[in-house]
Amino acid sequence: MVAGVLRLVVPATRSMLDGCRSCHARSLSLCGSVPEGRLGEIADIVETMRARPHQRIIVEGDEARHAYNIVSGAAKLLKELPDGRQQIVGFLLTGDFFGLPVDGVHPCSVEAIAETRLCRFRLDQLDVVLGRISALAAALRSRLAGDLAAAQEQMLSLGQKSALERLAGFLLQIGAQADQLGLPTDPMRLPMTRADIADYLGLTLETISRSLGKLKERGLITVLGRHDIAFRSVAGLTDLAQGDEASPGFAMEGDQGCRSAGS
Amino acid sequence: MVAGVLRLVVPATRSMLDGCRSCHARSLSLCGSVPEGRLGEIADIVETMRARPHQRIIVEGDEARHAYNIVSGAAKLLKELPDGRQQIVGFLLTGDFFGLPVDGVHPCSVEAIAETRLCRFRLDQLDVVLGRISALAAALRSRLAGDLAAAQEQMLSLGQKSALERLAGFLLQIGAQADQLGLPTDPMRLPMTRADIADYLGLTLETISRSLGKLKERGLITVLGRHDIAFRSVAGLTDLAQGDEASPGFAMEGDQGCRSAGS
DNA sequence: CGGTTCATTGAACAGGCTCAACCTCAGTGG
DNA sequence: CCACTGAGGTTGAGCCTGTTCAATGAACCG
Repeated sequence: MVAGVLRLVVPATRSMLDGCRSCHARSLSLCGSVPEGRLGEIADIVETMRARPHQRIIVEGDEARHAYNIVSGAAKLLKELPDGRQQIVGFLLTGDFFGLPVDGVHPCSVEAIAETRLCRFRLDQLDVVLGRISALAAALRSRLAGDLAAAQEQMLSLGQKSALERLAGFLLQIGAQADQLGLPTDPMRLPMTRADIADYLGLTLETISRSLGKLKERGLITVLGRHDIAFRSVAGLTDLAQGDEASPGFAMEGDQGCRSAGS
Repeated sequence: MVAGVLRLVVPATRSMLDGCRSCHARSLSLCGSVPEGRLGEIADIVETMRARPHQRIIVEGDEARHAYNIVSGAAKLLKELPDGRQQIVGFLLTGDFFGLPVDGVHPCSVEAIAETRLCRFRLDQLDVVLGRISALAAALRSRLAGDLAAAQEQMLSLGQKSALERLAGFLLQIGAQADQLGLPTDPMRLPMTRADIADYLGLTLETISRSLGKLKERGLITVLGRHDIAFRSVAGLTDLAQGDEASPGFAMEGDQGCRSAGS
């Protein structure tokens, strides 16, 4: 389980930066916000690397030397308790940025859940670069604000919602991400296991399994395979996720349940 | 319950900026990180104002025009569900900054819980100022990273910890804040109600009350009054908060709670 | 004081957890 | 081609933590 040393591929090259620039995915990649003529200024603080599934890219509490941007693949952000309980605080996909330190230390661990390519930035010079390229600083700032808002949304789920509500919200969230990344959404793919979903939603994997069954019964989704799910009623899921349980009754025929479009 | 219009006091003045600078409290106030000679550059985007208890300073979903810094008082950050459930995602004290928009909109509401003085920044010019004063941008960045880490820590609590563990962690957190602000910590003051604590920890107020009783029984704290609590064993609380139930002192009794950890 | 808000305590209920058995499927090798 | 294997997933029964509902008590403010 302890991750080995990360496999470093190459120091910064022009093609690598291009690779980094190309991940415009969710909002925009950080490198993507650097003005054309100034890519040179960040070249010397960037490198690319790879991580295999289950490999730890960051260990909570370690002194922070790099921040990262995911070029392709997927990873999970997590925090652990000494007795083994763990909370996944976020899933990271193509284009996502992570690794900013707090008091010089990484506040949570990051573990790859698939073969992953990354772009990493030396932190000792990041502030200098950000001071020079204010567009990059602004992009990073708006990402941090977005991540914070996502974390707050997740707190609402964890603190107030039922298992079914949390799962419905989670599926919609994954669907929206897939959409933004241009991945298939008709049958969409969940790259993580039931246990990962459970650790993200603060539930057990048994509850995830049972809840997926309930969503299926209600006609809101179709479970195609372990990692493939299709939406049957996005409106129904949305209502459920927001607690508008109103009249979800397993949709008696005429009843469409989801009248109120919500807040 | 619906908040009235906020009472605006004065446009930016030199003394007000000084007031703002003086809140070095938690880490440092944002204005405090502006170099001496450049305060003038931010004067025209700053104003001070006040809010009364229960007054909404920000309503979730509203178009964002200002960000804020608390000069004195206290407020809560919260998110609501259409059926009335609410999650408090943070408490804001002297020196805290909030109100950065996500997609031009405020991602959560903010409500004063005491008489509060604020310093507010016009967002339409904030990016420009931040681009010019990189020290200010860096200070803001490190705050956002800190807030994000705090949110992740809270997710760990909400998703994995028991009521007692959450409450122990909460009390330590409040104690640490009081310490940083130079407020009394021997008997420390909780500015919020039981219901607020409950909404923050994802529990009910009855559970808070019962759990405080249990902490008292275990000899970890003393409850002096509604809003005043004294620590009797910080180490014991820390262990409890981290799930190191190990040697909680006497414990034995009927308490075996949840030994088995592993998922 | 009396009224209102906040807090404590009790009893019954329930959602999700625990423990355990069983199923499914992909990969492997005979 | 099929049996074996092991990780991941589903299903069931009983239990426990925290909720709900309700009554009582304590504090604050006119």
